[in-house]
Amino acid sequence: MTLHVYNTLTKRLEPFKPLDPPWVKMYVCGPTVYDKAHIGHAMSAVVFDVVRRYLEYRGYRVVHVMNFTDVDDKIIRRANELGIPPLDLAQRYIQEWFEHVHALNLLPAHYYPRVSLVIPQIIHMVQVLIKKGYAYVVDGDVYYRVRKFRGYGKLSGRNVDELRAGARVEVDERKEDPLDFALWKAAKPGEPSWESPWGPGRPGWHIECSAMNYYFLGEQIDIHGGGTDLIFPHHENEIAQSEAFTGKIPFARYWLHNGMLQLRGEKMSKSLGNLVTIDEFLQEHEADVFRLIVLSSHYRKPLGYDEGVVADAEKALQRLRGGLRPPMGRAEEGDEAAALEAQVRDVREKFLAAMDDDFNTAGALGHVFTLVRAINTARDAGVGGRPFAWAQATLLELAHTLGLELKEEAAAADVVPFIEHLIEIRSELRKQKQWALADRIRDRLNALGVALEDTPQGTVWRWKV
RNA sequence: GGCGACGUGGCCAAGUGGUUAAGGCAGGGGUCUGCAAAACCCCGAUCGCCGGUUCGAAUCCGGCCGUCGCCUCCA
Repeated sequence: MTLHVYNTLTKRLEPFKPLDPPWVKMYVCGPTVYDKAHIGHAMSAVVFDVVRRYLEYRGYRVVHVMNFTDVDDKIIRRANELGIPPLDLAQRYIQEWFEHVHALNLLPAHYYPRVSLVIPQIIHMVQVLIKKGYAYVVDGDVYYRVRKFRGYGKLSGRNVDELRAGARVEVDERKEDPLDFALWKAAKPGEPSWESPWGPGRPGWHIECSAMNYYFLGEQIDIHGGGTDLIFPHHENEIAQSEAFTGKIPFARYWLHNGMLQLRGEKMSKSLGNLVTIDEFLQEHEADVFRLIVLSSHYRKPLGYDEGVVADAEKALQRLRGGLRPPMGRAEEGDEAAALEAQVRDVREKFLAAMDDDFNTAGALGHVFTLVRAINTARDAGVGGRPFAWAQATLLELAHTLGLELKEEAAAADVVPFIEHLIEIRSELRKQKQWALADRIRDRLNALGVALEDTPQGTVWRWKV
């Protein structure tokens, strides 16, 4: 079985063959850092984190680059409102992003380029594009000559004539063609700017990704990722720039796009004002809960978000963790142990098949739950020892491949002795069959968020979600 | 208006030509338990609608209805 991925460029499932195995060059579009990141950004980050984890699990060595757009209209506007330098504002949110990387258990990218730090490379790329006839200068602006690039529209499935007909953008008369887009914008008063051969100015939005790709990963890359909302025009323009610049086709072999996170049936976005920030989510829930939400549907489909899916994920997480509870017996042989081992093998095989099929995490997760049930059944049957440990190790291994930690929330250490003391007293009461009192302690603790369970091995407790 | 995606049990969600349509959540009934909890077992869908292709379709084709995305900054 080989890994197949859906390629937006060809609109089909293709066997995954990197240019230079085992290396995989992966570039993922990161956020424009002008405000707090929301869970839509987090979804994209988690999706490509899982892609990376699975590739690495399959033996590939991934070089992972994610950019920060720190020079942009919205950043400048926001910074002016706040009366601080634009790059300071950007830096604040970049810092927050790194905190999110940690909190969401994302594998850090190997490089985090930002526009403001690759200006010379961008200028060089624009110069080459001008020299090759793919760009032209107008009053200190530089535009990309879209019609010059054969194949424009191949990613988004549009053709230049349709685009022109549907163009609703205000036409800038200075451009040769309404479709042409800015590679370099002449400085306006009050804006950050850099010196260039065309006068002071700043880069257009699309050129940064082409430049970063080229300077950090080379002429061609294996995987380019981002949200579906970036397909047009951003990624289309990126292809035009990079392929015109290097002359190498294709710029990216596999284009992967994640669907949009939706709140109340609409895309979560700043402009619609229907967003939940990553901080807000993490204040209420664990990172695994969010990841479970993302994993539970296919990454290319829109992901509906509401209190219901969050509550489901909370419970589902508890179930997964339940599979990690210790064995009650120690039988290593017999039908039950053999059945468990067979299940482990079966689940692993199906898990891989699902993930190999364009990262079908929802299907893969279903198999993980099947493993959980197999483990629970075996535990009830008294299986322990090596077969049981192996099953649980497999459960953790597969969960970790998806980026799920499955760690129990650490209890505040200072309350533990009190809880354990109460449990001791209650156990004494139970021995004396003082049920009413014993139940009162249990109910009281339950109300405080501590769940008690009486097992043959004694009473165990855990925090309720 | 153009391009594209999706519509599976109460909710979420896999499955894209052929065994009994995964799995999670919720619900009902059991086992276990002093009672619970957890766990385990059992119960529930013919796959938006209509038509077509086929020995056979949720799965392919066409039409319709509905939802969403892109076409403008956006993960």
